[in-house]
Amino acid sequence: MSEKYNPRSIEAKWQSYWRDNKTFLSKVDKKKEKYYVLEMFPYPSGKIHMGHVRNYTLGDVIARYKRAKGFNVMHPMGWDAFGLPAENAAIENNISPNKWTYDNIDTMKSQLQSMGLSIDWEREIATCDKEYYHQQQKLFLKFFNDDLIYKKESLVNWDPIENTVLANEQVIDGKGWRSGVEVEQKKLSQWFFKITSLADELLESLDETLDWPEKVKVMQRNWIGKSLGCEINFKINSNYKDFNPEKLRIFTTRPDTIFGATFIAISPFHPIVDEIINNDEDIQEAVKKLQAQKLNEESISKNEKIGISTKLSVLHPFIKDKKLPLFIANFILMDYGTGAIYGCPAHDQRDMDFAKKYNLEVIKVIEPMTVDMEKEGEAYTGEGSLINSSFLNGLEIPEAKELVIKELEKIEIGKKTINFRLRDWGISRQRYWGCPIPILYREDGKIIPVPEEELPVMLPDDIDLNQPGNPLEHHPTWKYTTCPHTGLKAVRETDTLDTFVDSAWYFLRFCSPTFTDAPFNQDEANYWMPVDQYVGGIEHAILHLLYSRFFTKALKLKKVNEPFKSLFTQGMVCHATYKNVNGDWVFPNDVDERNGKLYQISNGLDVNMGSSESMSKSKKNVVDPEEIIKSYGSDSARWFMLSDSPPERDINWSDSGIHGSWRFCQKIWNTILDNIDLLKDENDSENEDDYSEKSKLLLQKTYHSLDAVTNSIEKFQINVGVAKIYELINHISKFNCDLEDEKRALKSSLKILIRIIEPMIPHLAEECWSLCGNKTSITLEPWPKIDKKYLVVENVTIAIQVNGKRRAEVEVKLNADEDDIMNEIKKIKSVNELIENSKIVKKIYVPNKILNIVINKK
RNA sequence: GGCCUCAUGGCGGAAUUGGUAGACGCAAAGGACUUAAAAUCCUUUGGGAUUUAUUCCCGUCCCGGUUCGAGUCCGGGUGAGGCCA
Repeated sequence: MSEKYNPRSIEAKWQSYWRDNKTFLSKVDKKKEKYYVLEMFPYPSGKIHMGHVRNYTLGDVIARYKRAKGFNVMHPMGWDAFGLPAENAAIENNISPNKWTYDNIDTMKSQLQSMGLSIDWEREIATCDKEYYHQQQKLFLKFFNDDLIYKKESLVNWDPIENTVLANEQVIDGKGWRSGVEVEQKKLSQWFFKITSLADELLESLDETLDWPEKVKVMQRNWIGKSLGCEINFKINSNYKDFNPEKLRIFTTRPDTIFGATFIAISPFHPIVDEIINNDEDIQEAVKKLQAQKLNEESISKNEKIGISTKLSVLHPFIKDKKLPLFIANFILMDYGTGAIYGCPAHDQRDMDFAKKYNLEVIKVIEPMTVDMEKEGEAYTGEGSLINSSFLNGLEIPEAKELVIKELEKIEIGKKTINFRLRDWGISRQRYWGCPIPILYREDGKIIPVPEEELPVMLPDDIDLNQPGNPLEHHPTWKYTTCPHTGLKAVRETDTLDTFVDSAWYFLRFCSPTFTDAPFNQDEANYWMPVDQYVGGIEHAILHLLYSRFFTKALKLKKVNEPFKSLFTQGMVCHATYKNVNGDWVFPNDVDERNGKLYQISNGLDVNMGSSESMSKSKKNVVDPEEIIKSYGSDSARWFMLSDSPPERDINWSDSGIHGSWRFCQKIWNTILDNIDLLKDENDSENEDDYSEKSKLLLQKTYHSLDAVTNSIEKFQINVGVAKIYELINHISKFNCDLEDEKRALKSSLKILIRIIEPMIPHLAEECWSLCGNKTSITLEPWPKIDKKYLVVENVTIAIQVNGKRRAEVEVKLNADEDDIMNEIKKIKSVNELIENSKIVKKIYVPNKILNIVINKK
C-alpha cells in the first residue's frame, strides 16, 4: 500500500476535471432518450445545511445513475432568490437585498460545487435575475390576456404599527412579529390567478399519469376539495323593521337531511351581517368580536362554537310554517360554499355540538343499518335509510340526495352545484424584493398592462427600507410614469408577485435558460419536459406543486400537460432547536454543556433546548456541512447521507456514524490499491467462463449485489443499496486469490464495484477508475450488465417448519423436490423425533423457501 | 376536530410484499498489533433457560381474527408525527 486516501486532493482534482471537460453539460439530442432530473431549487439564505445535502445528493445519485443507463440527462440548478428574508437582512445589516442575495448565491454555489454534484451549471438561473423576471412579466401579460388574472378585494394581515402587510409566517399568535401588536384583517384590492377555472382538470389528471406518492395526491385532492351538493334559497322571515334581503342562499353537501334541519347558521363575514347589526344594536359588539377572530378550518374544529342569535328566521321549503332560527356562527367560513348553511344536528357533529349548546331541536332522519352504530349524544354520519322525511322516507342516502335536488329544482328554490374548496391564488405582495407586476393605473381610472416591448419593469436599486410600508410605494419617482398608448399620466402597480409565481415555471426556463424571445423555447421545452424525476421536500406537497401544475396547464403546451412525471419527497433533516434566556434562537454549534446545563458559547447566556424541527435558517437549528466535508471529504459526507435512513423518512441529524462512512471510503481505496497491478493488467478475456467454485461464488455475490443496488436506486431505497455495497466490499476483502481464474473473477468484481459506487461517491470512483489506467471519465462508462447466469445459485437453504414453527434448516440443490428434502430431514434428530411420534396431516412446500410439516400429536 | 403517515435490538434501520425476523451500519465489550495511544484487523452482541446443543422457551406497541404459516392481511385500541392558505 503506497498512498493514503486523501479526499481533499482527489475531490478538488475531479471537480475541476468535470468543470474543464464540461462533463455534465446537457444538449438537446433527439436521437437519445432524455431524462430530466430536478431537485427543488434552494432559497439562497446564506449557507447550505444538511437538508440541502440530503436533497441534492439524492438527486445526484439519480442523475448519475440515469446517465450510466444511457439517458441524455439534464440536471440543472438555480435559485429561488426573491423573498422576504432578503429585505429583513437588508434592514438588519444595512446591505441591499440585491447584494445580500447574490453574495449568498456565490457562497452556496461553491458549497454545492464542493459536494461534487453532476450539475449543468451553464443552465443556472436566479429568479431575481432581471432576465428571469423579464420573462415572467411576459407570462403575466399572457395570462392577463387569456383572462386568467383578475383583481378583487381581499383580506390581508395588517400591522398597524409597522404600517405594513404581514405574511402569514410573520403573524405569531395573532401578533406582528416585529411590533408585537394585534394584527388586523384589512381589505386590499389584489391580483388573483384564476386557478379555480382549472380545478377540475387539476383534480382529474392527478389520477391519470402521475407517479407521485399517494399521500401527496391525497393532500392535493383534499386541497382542491371538490364536493357535489346543492344550493337552496330559503325565504327569510324578518322581525326587523328595516331589512331588505328576502332570500338566503345556503350550500349543503347533504341535501338528503333537509327534513332534519333545525337551524340556519351564517358566517360572521356574510354580506347580510351588516344589515342585521344595523337593525340590532344589542348584538353588534358580539358580532364584531366574532369578526375579529381568524377563521380557518383548523380553528373551526378546535374552537368553542359560538352562535349569536338574531331576530331572523327562515322558512323550511317543504314543511309548511316551520321556521328555522338564524344564527351568526363562528364555524362557518365565508369563502366556502355560500357562507351559509342549514344545521342538521342529528347527522353532523359540529351541528350537534351547536344544538346542544343552544338547546336546539334534534331531528333524526337517517336510520342506520344496525342499532349499535349509533352513539348517544353523537351525530350519526354513516350510511342508512331516510326516516321522518316525508317523500324521502325509505330511500338510501344517495337516492334521497338525487330526489330532493330534483324536487328543489322543480319548485325553483334550489339547484345542484359543484363546490370547490380551492380558492383563487392571490399573487399580490406589498413588498420590494419580488417581480414587479407590469400594470399601470392611468389617471382616467383605466388599468393598462405594460406593453411587452416596454418590459422589463425593473426594480429600482435606490430604495429606503427603513421606512415602514412598501418601498416601491414610497419611492420618490419609480411609480410615476405615463401611459405608452395615450401619454396620459399613470402610476405603476407597486405590489410585486408572490414568490410562488417564480417557482411555478422555473423548470421550463431551465430548458432554455438564456432564450430571450420568450419565457422558454418551445422546441427545447418539448424535448426536455416533463421533468422525469422531481425531488424535494414534502412541505411543498400542495402549494408549489399545485401552482406549477396550474402554470403548465394554463400555458396549453402541445406535448406537456403535467410538469412533474415522477415525484419523490425526501424526508426532512431535523435538529433540536435552542433558545437563550433572551428568547433568541441559537445555532447548535454555539451551544455547549457545563455542569449539566446548556449555555451559549459566544456570550455565556443560559440556553434551553427545544423540540427537534426541520432545519431552517430562521430557527437557526442548522448544521453547516462544511466542517464535515473538510474533515472527511464530500464522498464520505454523501455516503453517510445515503446510509441507514430511508430517503423518504425524516431524520434527526447526528454525525455519529460519519466515521463509519469514512472507514468505508478508505476500505474501497485500500482494496483498489492492493489490487492495482491486477486491475491495470490488460491481458484478460481468456477462458472467460472457466471459473472454480470459489470464483463463481464471488461472481454470484457480485452480480447479486449489482442487481440489488440497481433495484434500490430505481426504487429510491438507497439505504438498502448502500448495505448491499457494504456486503460486497466485505466479501471482496475476504477473498484471497492465488489462481489465475480467481484473479480474473476478482478483477471483474472490483470493476463492477467501482462502477456502481460512482452515483454515490463519484470522486473516489473516478480516482479508482483512473488508477486502473483509464484515460476517460467513469461517468462515460455504461452501468454494468447483469450476467444472469450468476444470479442463479446452485444450492439453497430451506427452512423446515413443524406446525409453522421453524425447527431446522437444510441445504439442498436449487429446485429440489419435496422428497429430496424429506430425505434430508431424516438426518435431523430434533425434527425427526417430532415427526415420528405424530401423524403428518399435510405438507406445504414452497420451492426454495420453506417446507412446513403439519402434524397431529398421537 | 378532519385527513394522512408511522410504530422492529442500546441506536439508524433490513426483511425479495404472506414463507428462516434482526441484513448492513453505528455504539459497546473482548482480543491481536504497538513502549503507549490513534489507526487497522479479528471475535461477540434481541431477551431468557439449560445438559453449550443440528437444544428449548419468549420476542416486531397492545388485544382479537384470518391462515399450514403474520413484522407483513383484517377488526379494535394505545402512542408518536405530518398537513389543514
